[in-house]
Amino acid sequence: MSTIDDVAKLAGLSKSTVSRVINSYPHVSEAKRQRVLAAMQQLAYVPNSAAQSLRRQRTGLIAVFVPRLMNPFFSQLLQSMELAASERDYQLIVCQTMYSQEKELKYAELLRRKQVDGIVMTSIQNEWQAIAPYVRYGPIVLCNEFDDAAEVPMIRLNQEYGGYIAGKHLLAMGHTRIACCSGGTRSQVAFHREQGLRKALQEHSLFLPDTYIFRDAYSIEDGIRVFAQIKDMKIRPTAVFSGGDEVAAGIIAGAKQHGCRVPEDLAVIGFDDQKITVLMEPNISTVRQPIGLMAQQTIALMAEKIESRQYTQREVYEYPLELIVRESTCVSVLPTKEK
Amino acid sequence: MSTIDDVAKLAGLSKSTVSRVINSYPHVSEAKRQRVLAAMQQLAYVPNSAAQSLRRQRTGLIAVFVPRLMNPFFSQLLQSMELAASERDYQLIVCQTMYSQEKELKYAELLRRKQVDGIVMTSIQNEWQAIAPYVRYGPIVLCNEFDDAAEVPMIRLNQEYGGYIAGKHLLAMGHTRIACCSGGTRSQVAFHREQGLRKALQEHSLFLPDTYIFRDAYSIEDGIRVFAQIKDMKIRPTAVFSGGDEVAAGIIAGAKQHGCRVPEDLAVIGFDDQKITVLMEPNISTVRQPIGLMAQQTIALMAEKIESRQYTQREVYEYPLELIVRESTCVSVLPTKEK
DNA sequence: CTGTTAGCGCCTTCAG
DNA sequence: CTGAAGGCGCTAACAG
Repeated sequence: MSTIDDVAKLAGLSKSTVSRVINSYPHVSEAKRQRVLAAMQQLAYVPNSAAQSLRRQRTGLIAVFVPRLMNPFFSQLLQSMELAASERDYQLIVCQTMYSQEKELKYAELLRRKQVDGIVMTSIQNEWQAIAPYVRYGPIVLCNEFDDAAEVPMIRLNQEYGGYIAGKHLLAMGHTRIACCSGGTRSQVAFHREQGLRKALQEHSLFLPDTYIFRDAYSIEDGIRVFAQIKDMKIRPTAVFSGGDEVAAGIIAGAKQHGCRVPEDLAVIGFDDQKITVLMEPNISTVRQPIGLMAQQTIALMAEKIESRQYTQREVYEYPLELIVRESTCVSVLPTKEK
Repeated sequence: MSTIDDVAKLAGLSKSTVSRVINSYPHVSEAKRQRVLAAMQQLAYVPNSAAQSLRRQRTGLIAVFVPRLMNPFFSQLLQSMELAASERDYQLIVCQTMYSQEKELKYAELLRRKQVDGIVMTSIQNEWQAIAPYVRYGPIVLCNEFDDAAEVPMIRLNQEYGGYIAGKHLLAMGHTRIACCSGGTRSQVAFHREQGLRKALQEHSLFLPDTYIFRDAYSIEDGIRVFAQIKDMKIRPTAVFSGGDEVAAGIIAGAKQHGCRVPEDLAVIGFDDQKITVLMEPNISTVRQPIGLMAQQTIALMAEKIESRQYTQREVYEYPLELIVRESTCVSVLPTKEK
């Protein structure tokens, strides 16, 4: 492995000049620039990145926290972030918290050790109080998940509005017994969606009974489990709002297995507008999130924070949400409702 | 940010002793060890990782090349690798090649710059000849994709066998006109699967006509496109072997849109055993790959190669593949076949 | 425009 | 068992 010294020696110049060429500084005579370039070429030289990191006090790495990649929402988010990061010559380190507080804190150490220049959190497992101390070591940008106590920049969606339009849609379809099913209990995203749904219900003088609330639902399997619970209820809901298309798909799969028709016997609406929504029978109504846009903005914002070194201020950027109506909520004749 | 010097000063000891404590060397008296530990605690000291990397000549980072994350096969592979890496205190850098040769080569530079200790390639875009020069800079381990010219360790599956058992199954169901649909043309994985299918056909004195071969099929949309092409054929195949469940799902979705029944009019078999196989109607028959196992072994192998510094030898590890028969290929009565 | 010098923070011989 | 010293490879003042 050749070093900057080898290049300098071969070119008959000093390290500084070579360094200036590497970093394309202005004041280098064209002749010497060429000599350096030739030497670099000849030695197949590339700067050692650990040395650069140590010297510059920045690594060009960003850690991205996700709960787990198999959730398509997060893999899509990460895919888009990686694309945006790659354009700016940042590399992304994947950190799966697996919904664990310990793992999240362990990964947060990356920032303290200066292994990464910043952290993007797409989900939050700990109380903000536990995360807050890390902001002094570098920028933390929130994307998707958020926290009222967080004094950091965040990119988010109006989840309450999302829950609200989904709820209004179900109500417009004539439903009065609507269930709600969401991810983690600590998640503000889930909480706000639920609030939105409640608000919609309230406008119709309805409410969300505790028995109609299902938590910790993330996957297809969870959806199947949720349906099994619904099935056994004396008074079943006629519609379910689910905080994820996978869960919605699971509910539908469960329903079909038990001869329960969707949407006639049970309407289901998801969230995210994943591919699966149009493959299922019936197609799944959902709320579309601008994932690519959020991801791009997050990386742009992070790059700016890293470069400006100003990042301890709360800034909120919001993007629009869109209701997508498909078959899983649309039936002309609603099932008879016995009280 | 406190440094090792600050700790040494506060503890009234030398940097070397502190360093020995950090790296848990044996010969340090318990008393001094405690003093160092106390000082570290008090200063909330953590070693700077850039400095460690520069000194130790290793970063604890592994780059993982995938084509794109939205393909669930690769996000699942990455999820499992991240879990395995995290156990060993390695971090993973995501590198999406987006099927581009240029991006792949650009990411390969990470190894030359010593930004990562090794590279795991789950897909290969360039000729091996273009990748080979990089092995002198650090270990490259192949996982899933492979190349006959590659003198490196690799974890792979017997893709030919996979194509073979899928083909045999379709033949056993009475099909004689079988189409094949796969990803990239440079992919050995795709090539071997096709060979396996051809071998199965040959055993029945059948063959695979060029018109029944569809390349560059990766996604649901590609599957829909493939069906559109099949639909317009004078002599349609009665079965399709697809090198991915997403593509299979797309074919089925396309078929259903056009009133073509699966499996009666067209049998479809996928590959991977993704979640989607059991959500579709009909359920999709497929070939299951031991993704988690492959991922774990890959990281274990990579860690070993990094630590032993021996990695320029060809080693092949193979894992078993399993046929999963579901509804998309099973019908008692096959459609009448007109010649 | 170019070279000299001094570290970035850590690990690791080498003496003691 | 402990400390001193050198250097990993690079950048950034500071002179000239």
